[in-house]
Amino acid sequence: MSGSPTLELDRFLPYRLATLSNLVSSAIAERYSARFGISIPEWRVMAVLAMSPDLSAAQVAERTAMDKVAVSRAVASLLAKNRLERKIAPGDRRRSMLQLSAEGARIYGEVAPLALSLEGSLVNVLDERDRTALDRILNTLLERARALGEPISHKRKL
Amino acid sequence: MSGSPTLELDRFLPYRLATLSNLVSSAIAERYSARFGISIPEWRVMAVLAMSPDLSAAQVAERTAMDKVAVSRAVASLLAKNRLERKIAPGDRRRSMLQLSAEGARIYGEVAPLALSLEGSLVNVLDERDRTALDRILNTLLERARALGEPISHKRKL
DNA sequence: TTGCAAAAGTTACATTTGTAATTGTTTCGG
DNA sequence: CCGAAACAATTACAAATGTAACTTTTGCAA
Repeated sequence: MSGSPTLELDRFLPYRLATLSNLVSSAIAERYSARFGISIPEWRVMAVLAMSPDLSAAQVAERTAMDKVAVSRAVASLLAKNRLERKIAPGDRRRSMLQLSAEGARIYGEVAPLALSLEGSLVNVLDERDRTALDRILNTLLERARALGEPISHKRKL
Repeated sequence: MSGSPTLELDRFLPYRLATLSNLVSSAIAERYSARFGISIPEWRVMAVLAMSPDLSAAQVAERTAMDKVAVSRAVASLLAKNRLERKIAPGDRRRSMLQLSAEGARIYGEVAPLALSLEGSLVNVLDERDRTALDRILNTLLERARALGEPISHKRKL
């Protein structure tokens, strides 16, 4: 015993998080991406616009934690499929105002319950106490992780 | 109220997992990747070989949950940097036997504590009860997520 | 006013990553 | 034995992602 504490990949949090995240995202993607031709970035954009219409691309980026290029690409793709509508913001011709088109809203209405249901079938294996614990722990870790990312301050986001 | 339960991205588990995982991986990568020129796949390969020398590439893939191509690339890169040694397996000239070189072991010895320390500074914001809860919850979710990925059975891994 | 820096978005390029086809080797039924 | 099927690993190609440079528009100081 002793020496440097062994680094077993199976017990290494970053690795376990990455694995879990990949599995979950893949499981979802298999269901809605394949069926509706929606990528994850596209899905995120649709989700925020469903809740808050008339955001600009930059605002979407903020709320989805995506970077502006990813948003731009997702928006372009969604526009091409007529799932989004874009107006120029009154008073500022650089800024756009995005909202789901009728078709986009329809698809969102179909996919959202699916996504939520799959999430449900995941967390339902946890009892109530674990669910609330997980919720709290994730928030704590997210906050902490953001703090750890900053100190080097080499790539500021806002 | 009611209708379809709203899908707020901030409360959507897959999204939160992806965000957390990205933040954590980036924070680590900033430290060891930049400093030692190690990518995440390379790091995973080194980690398993440090614990279990003389694995084949396929075995490494199994234990890291990476696919064989990613392993192949990581191995090639590590070989080029003289951080790995490869022999052909006795009795089967297809299979390789991989182990860290002296240099590879040295680097691993330097990076592993760093990685563990950063992991520590993450989970240390949790109290003991939350830490054990998280551990248990992650195992449960990982198991469940694997089960959810399978049923469609379109891409078997073993 | 003009003229320069910052902001919103897009485009272009480089890297990474995933999927499919390929090469070499082994196994095994006939 | 010998050829088909299975396997380990790599190579080749395509799709996704990240970083940097660029365009247009705006705000504002001199």
